[in-house]
Amino acid sequence: MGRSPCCAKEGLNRGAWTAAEDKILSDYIKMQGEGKWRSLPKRAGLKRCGKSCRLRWLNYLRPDIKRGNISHEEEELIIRLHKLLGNRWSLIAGRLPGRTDNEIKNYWNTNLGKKVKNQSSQPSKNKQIQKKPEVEPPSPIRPNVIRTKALRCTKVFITTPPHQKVDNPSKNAVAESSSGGETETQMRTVQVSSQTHQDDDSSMNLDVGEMCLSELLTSDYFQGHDTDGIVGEPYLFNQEMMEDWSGGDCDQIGVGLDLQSLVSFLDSEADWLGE
DNA sequence: AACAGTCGCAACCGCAACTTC
DNA sequence: AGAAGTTGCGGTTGCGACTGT
Repeated sequence: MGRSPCCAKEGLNRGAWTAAEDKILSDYIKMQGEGKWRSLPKRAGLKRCGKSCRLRWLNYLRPDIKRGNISHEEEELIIRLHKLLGNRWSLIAGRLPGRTDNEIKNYWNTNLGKKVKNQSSQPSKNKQIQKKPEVEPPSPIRPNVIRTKALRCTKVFITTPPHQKVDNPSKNAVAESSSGGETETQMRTVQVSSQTHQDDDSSMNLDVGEMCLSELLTSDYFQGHDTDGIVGEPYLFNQEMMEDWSGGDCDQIGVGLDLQSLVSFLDSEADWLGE
C-alpha cells in the first residue's frame, strides 16, 4: 500500500514549539486525553501535524517526564540494556521511569556511545562493562544485540524440546506476536514449558507484570534442571548472560527490572532465528 | 570582541506494524 | 482479504549554546 503523507505541510508551523502552543496542547490533552493524533491539531486548534504533537507531548510535555541529568545508576542501566537490546530505545526507556526514548537515544549518541566505544577499545577498570564486547554482536551464534525494530508481542513461549540438550539456548525461545490490540507495555505472561518438569501440567504460566527479573532468572525455570544432561544449564541464557541480568544491580539501583525487558529480548532472539 | 568549530537537544522524516473498514 | 488510515519507532538533521582561538 502506498503511504500517505502524515499531514499536509502547507500552512503548518514547523520547528521549535512556542510556549503558547505547548499550553494549548497540554491543556487539550489533559482535558481530552491522548490519542487520535492525526485529528488532534485541528480539534485543539494547533497548526501542527499530529506527529509533531505526539512527539512534543511524549518527549516534553508529559507530566511524568523526569528532567535533569541522567544519573550514574541510570547510565549503567542504559549501557546494560543497550548491550542486550541494541538500539531499541523505546524498550530501554520503558525501564527508566520518566525518561523518553528520544532522550536516551540522544544521551547515547552524545555520551555513552563514545564512552562505551572508548572503554571497549582500551582495557579498563570497569570490569562490568568490559565483560563483553559492546554494540556489535560477538558472534553469529549468540547475538547480544538484536535487530532494531521492535515487535509488539504479548506472549513468549519458552520450551525445551524433549530429550534435547540445549546447545544453543536461543533456539528454545519462540515469541508469539499477538494480533490483538495489546501493546508491548501490556505484555503480561511468560509461558515456560519444560520436558524435564514432570508435573501433569508441564507448562507454567507466570504472571510477570511486576516480577523482578532477577527473581525469575534465579528460579528453577531459568537455572536449569538436574535431568537430561543439562545440569545447571539455563534454558535460555548462558552464565555470562545470567550474570548480566541477575547480577543484583537492579536492586542496587532501585529500578526494578521486570519481564518486559526479558520478553523483548526473547522476542528478539526468536526473530533472529527466523532470519 | 569576533569568528569558527563542536556539542547537545528538539524536532523531523521515513518506514513498518497495527487497526479499521 | 486487502486497501486505507493511524500510530510508534529509530535514524537523521537543524539550530542554538558553548568553547577555544
